[in-house]
Amino acid sequence: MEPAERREQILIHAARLFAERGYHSTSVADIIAAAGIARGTFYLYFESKRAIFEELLDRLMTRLASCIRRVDVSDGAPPPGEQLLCTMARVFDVFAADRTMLAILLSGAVGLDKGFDDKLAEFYGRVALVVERSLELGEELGIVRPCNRRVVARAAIGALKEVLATMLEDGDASCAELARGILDLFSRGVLVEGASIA
Amino acid sequence: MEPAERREQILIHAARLFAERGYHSTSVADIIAAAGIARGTFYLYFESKRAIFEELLDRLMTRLASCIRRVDVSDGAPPPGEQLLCTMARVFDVFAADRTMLAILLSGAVGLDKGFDDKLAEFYGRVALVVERSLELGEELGIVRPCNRRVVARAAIGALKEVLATMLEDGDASCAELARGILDLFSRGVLVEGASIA
Amino acid sequence: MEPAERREQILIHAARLFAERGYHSTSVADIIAAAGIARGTFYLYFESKRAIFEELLDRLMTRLASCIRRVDVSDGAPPPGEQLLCTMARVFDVFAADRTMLAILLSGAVGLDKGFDDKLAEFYGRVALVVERSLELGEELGIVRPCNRRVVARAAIGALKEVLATMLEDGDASCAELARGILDLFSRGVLVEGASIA
Amino acid sequence: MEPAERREQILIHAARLFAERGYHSTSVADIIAAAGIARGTFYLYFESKRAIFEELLDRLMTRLASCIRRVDVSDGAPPPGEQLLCTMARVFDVFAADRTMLAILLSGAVGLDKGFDDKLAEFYGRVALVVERSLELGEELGIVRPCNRRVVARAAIGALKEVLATMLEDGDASCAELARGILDLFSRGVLVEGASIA
DNA sequence: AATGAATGAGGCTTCATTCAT
DNA sequence: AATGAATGAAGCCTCATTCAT
Repeated sequence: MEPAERREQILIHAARLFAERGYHSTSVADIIAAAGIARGTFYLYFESKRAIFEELLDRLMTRLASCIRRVDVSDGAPPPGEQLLCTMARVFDVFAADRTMLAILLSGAVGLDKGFDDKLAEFYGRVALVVERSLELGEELGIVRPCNRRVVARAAIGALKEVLATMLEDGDASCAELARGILDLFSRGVLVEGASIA
Repeated sequence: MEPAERREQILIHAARLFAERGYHSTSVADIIAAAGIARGTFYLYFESKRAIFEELLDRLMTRLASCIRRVDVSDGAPPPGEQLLCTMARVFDVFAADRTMLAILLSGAVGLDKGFDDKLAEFYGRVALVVERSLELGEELGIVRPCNRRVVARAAIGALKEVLATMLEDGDASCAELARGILDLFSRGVLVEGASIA
Repeated sequence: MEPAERREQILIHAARLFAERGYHSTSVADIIAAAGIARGTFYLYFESKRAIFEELLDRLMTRLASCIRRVDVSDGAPPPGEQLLCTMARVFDVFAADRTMLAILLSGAVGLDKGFDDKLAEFYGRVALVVERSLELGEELGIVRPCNRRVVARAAIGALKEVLATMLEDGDASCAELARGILDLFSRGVLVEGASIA
Repeated sequence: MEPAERREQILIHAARLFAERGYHSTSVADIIAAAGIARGTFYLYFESKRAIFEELLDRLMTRLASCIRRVDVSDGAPPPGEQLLCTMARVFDVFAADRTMLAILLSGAVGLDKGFDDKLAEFYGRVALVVERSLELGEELGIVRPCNRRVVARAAIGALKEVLATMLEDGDASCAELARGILDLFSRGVLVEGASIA
């Protein structure tokens, strides 16, 4: 088998196992058994168990990062809502295409190492900045009302993560539906216009 | 030292370590070193490393559960928004009082065991149901507009978790401020009245 | 409770536990739980777990030793067969009265320690000598035919031990019956008079 | 080193240690030190300390079982006494060839576990049945006189065990001599023909 | 490129014994 | 005479990693 191919094959099996059982409950023995290779072979392709996990995480973050773009408000661009829906759809698709990764990103990494957690934190931090910047833009354009942008950005990320983690499993809601629900929630809130709860 | 006192002392040190390093990276050796007790003493008070973690988790979930109440809409009750703010304040206080727990609940348990994950999932499921029921009530009262309540409930939980996890650390935002920001977001959304992003 | 009484109480419970589970599977915790005393109290009465076992073994060996007598062939003494039956009956009674001990003597001690095994070996060695001497006597009197007395003595002890260990449990054979069976076997063998198997 | 060879090497060292010190007093550390291997290597070949003991026991029982055959009384078969001597010689040889095993089978297993004791009890039970059946056959042929066959079978096993355990060590008696002594004892008993001890 | 036997640090847990009260 | 909390040595087992073939 070609080296690159073999490498990929190991990655795939490892990803599945990490997602199913978590990082700590997946042993190198499990991975090589699943991949059908010898113990030593694993170390020909990856420096360590940690390294393979790290690579999986990097790939995932890269793919996700490429989904997320600041809203384009130049003339001729699609309406912002549509852009946001598209971004969310892309994110959802990344996970839907490979549920395996979902569990990893949402949970698996934590507690591994300060290094891992920092990496993840930094990633989410960058995403949060993009969101904040978009909100700021919206505000400048008079579309978004003044708000605690940092809170809103984090809330949005958290909402997305939780909905993904808990609802993607159940087949009873389509990705589009979920995306629209979240966007609607963040746009208008849940209150009837004019109503007050205070 | 009194047994109950000693037990508590061990719990406190274990909680701190679990929170700092995660479950897997904390060894019983670490715990007993921190608590200043002998190896055997630990097992006098807890059946296993897993058992002490389980107890910490149980305690936390119990405390949190006691914070969360469905909105009371009977006559004379405080306005719903205020009630929600109070609930959120209580939740924030639980974590603020003991940051240690935060990390555990938000992340640490994952990947330990199917049992643990299920327990946590069930807890969040129960919280989600309370939120959904409150939304339903609001809808009946004409305050809340129709929406996908399951999505909104999960989004709310996710938003809270993420904000807690990332922003409680920074001293630059008070609990009240964060709670108000989230409530506002979920009430009215971020759009200027009348604006549209579609 | 009187010290002597308490000591006895601990011994009884320990004996039962050792017999039921063996030496290694019986912990000091088990003994004190059964005896209803505190940990420290145990060590007021016995130096160690090993010491209590040793005492039980000593008692048993003493009791057994008192059962076994060389055959008396002086005038007016009961016939030798009757004496042997009586000896066996006494031995059986010791065990029947306290099955608890049976398991200990037949098996439990082994593997504890070189010291224990030696003690047991020496005990059986003394019993063997008594038997050998009795056979020698019988030979001198023209009752017993020449034979390898050492082998016969050991065989007799082994036969008794095995029959005790395996058949005393089953209620379907009385002690008297077992004793008679063994004595008959060792007296006449199993062959029909005049038959040959060579 | 070849896996099968290494496995055997570990087994040999373990057998020696178990025989010398008993199961409980032999630690995995002892075994690996004796075998000159690393801790992990042991577990590459055996699931647990218990498992290696179990295998040793199984092997021994299998070898012994293959020694023991019911007496063949068809025409042309060797005389029964000769067959019995052969069986005993085979049994003695198994132990003589590997004294190590003797201690294990005669004693070591006891108190390990209910499972072990049961296994051993069942093995001896099967042997007893073979002996009983042979006695029955002898009776039908008019060679063996009526007797309590169950007692005789157990007595025979016990006699053999004890003689093996205590006399094989001393070099002063050959296997053949011991076997002949026991067979003679069980055939004719110890009494002079016509004598009575009642 | 691949293998798989070997390694050994490190983890969890048990339990006989001691000692302050 | 009694208690029971505390101790810590010792045991079993796992598993990521290495290396000779």
